Amino acid sequence: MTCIDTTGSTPPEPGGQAAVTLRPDRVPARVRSGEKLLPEQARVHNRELLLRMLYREGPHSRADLARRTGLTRVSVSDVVSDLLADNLVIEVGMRAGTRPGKPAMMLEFNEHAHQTIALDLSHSTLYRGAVLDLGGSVVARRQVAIDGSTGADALAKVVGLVRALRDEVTAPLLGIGIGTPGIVDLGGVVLSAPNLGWKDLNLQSVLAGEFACPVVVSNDANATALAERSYGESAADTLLVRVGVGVGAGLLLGGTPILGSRFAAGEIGHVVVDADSGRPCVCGKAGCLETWLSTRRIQEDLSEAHTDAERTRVLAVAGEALGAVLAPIVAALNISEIVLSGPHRVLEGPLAAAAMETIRQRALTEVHGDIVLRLSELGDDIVLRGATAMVMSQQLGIA
Amino acid sequence: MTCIDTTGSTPPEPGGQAAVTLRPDRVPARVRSGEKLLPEQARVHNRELLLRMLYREGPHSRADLARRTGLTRVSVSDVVSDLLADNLVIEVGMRAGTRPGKPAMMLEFNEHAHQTIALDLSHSTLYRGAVLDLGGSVVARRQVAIDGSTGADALAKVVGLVRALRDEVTAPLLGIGIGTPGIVDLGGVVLSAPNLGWKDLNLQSVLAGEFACPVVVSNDANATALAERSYGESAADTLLVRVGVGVGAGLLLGGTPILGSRFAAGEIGHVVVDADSGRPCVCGKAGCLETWLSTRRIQEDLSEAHTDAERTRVLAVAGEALGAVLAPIVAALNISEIVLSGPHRVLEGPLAAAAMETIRQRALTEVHGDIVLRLSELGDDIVLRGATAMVMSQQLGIA
DNA sequence: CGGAGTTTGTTAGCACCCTGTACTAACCGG
DNA sequence: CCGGTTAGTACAGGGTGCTAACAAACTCCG
Repeated sequence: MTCIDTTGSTPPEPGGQAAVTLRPDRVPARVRSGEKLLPEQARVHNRELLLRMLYREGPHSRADLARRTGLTRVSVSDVVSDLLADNLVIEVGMRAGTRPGKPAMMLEFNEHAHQTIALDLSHSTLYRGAVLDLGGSVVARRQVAIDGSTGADALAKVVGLVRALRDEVTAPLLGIGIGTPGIVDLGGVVLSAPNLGWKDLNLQSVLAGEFACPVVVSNDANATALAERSYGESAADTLLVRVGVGVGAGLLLGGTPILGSRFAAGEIGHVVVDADSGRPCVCGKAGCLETWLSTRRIQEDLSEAHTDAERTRVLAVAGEALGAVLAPIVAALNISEIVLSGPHRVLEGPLAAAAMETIRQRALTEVHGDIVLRLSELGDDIVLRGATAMVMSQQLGIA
Repeated sequence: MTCIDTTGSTPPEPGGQAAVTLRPDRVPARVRSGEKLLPEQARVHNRELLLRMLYREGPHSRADLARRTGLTRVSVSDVVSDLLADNLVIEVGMRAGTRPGKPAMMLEFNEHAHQTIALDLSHSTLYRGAVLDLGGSVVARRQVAIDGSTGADALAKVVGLVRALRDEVTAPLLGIGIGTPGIVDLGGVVLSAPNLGWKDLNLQSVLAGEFACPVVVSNDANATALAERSYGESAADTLLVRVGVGVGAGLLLGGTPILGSRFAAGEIGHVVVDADSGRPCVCGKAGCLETWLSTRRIQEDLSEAHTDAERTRVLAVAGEALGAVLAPIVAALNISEIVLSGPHRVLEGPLAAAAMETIRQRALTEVHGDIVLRLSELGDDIVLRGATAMVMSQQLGIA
């Protein structure tokens, strides 16, 4: 296996079954305010612009790309020749149909030429992992039972899972992406993940050292939001709410994940909905959102309900709690789309309806425009696909 | 008077008392995702980077700038010579103190060489305007009574106010900035401003046509947030709440204003705090935040209170309402700083304390870190200074 | 007092990137 | 077969920042 590093910092190791490497003189940085910008980075930007266009909008010819971007055909040809050399793009034959002029050679994003290793650490009983191609299709799966392990044991299982997946990789590896519960900073340090028993663990550094690959670590809700954006139908301004062991949100504004000043953005599980509700929370407060909306509490509440009407009421109350927390957020950010991710059987129907209705009653005015609240359609692999999108975003500037 | 346009689109008119113009071959665009990036724009980026450093952090030598930015001294010298030619930067003598080596020539952002015209349309009885230099100091003031005018009349008064201020300009004019209540899109179109009787009014275009100057229009709360960032002590992630006729918020994430999918971000005045409170709102709902927190309602409530304890209670209840709305927002965005802008006598003390305490109880967890809630110290000119900051941000890439 | 060391800022030459112009290639239609 | 059209490719040129080298001006120390 050969690790691909577009940053040029990690020389690829020889001996893999797929020895193609990206050109090593790649500049890593996205354009960041507060840093100098060299013409060199303009090249990277334009390269990513073309690649993104091909990835998002399907095949284009060089001339199409030139027209869409405003770059000249000369420049586009030059950049495309790089992309072809890196095998990120392939020529897929002449444009169909008949027109005057020389027929155009169509270019397509090459989903299959590179792969990622993706991990989902957000489940309560097992760590899931997979090898995916750049189209988000799963090539191979592995998983490992958690069995109550935490801290160093949990880390060892994660490393083992990656090691097992590495043997399944059949194309140049673009990188390793991990979606984990907890607070993760920009450098891939897990500042706090109680479930896993991690605190200030530099997961990025550990795995990058172990596997000599680009590694991207992010919160599972943020990964999920990115997956919805890349593989779902999400708008650029989207709030994704993930219901599982706890409740977390991933926020995309203008297509960019919002992390917050202490990387704790989206941690809405312990926002108090009703302090007088008499619903104690593990955090010590009472009436937190999670006391209505974690899957465990919902199951408990449902098991105590005996009629359909009671069960519907349980779900509606949970939806109202969610809506009460989301309403101010939706108004403040003028969000246009909310996506719920979690067990469909619980979320769909009364819960989603009550949440939407509560938001409508408490937040919406004509100036905010319409809002869509829907359930994610991406299924169980959503975090894995989000982790792939994270790697693609960092390494290729797309997704 | 000569209008300065760094975009090069508006040729400066001759005959003013200050004929200095910026070089006309300036490229306007900030680096935008989705658009091509030319080396030319890299130059603009680096130019803005240096200017921002001088503006924000005071005098530096060319060598200082080179060290801080990572650019070479050669490149810095080249860019600085442009800035000197544009009179945006001045040499202010050798560095004080004695060190080995050739003494450094210190460079300073030239606050006085350009001016802006700023308007504040957020008051209920008059439109305020001023000429400010780039340091945010007021050079001249004008104001005009609204006298119930709306729609075209209001627009005529605004135009007249700018015209009067134009005669007070004593340095090259960088642009016109306007902070207005209502919903304003990125192109300076006032989509909706009920107080002013405006709907889909392209204020930017009207004024740009009338005065042949760069014009920037924004919501008053956003302008206020930008003023706090530029002239106050705000962190990069700040939520500013403006209490006046209504309640609005301006949100800065990473120093960038957040506008929302329909440009209605920050419109939190009509978020329902308690639908069962029996406090009807002009919007038709009941229990909106504004029913506790607009200055008029607070004054009414205070006038009905007869003891100090009752008055304190009125303010505390208003603060609790604000805290209840802000808590989910603070948690979701992991905001580190909240600034209140409005009448100090009302906001300080019990109201601010109750708001902070409510946020603490309802939202804060250890992962969110500390939060600061404070009152703005910028006084009545805050919107005017924010409008100046808007112009500087658009024209010079700073603030 | 003078030379070594240090820091600043500039000049000269070079590599990179995009552009404009001009060219070839390949198709359509009459 | 020839004009018109579109796609893609050379080639020179201007803008940008870099490296290397240098001049200027200061401190320190023998």
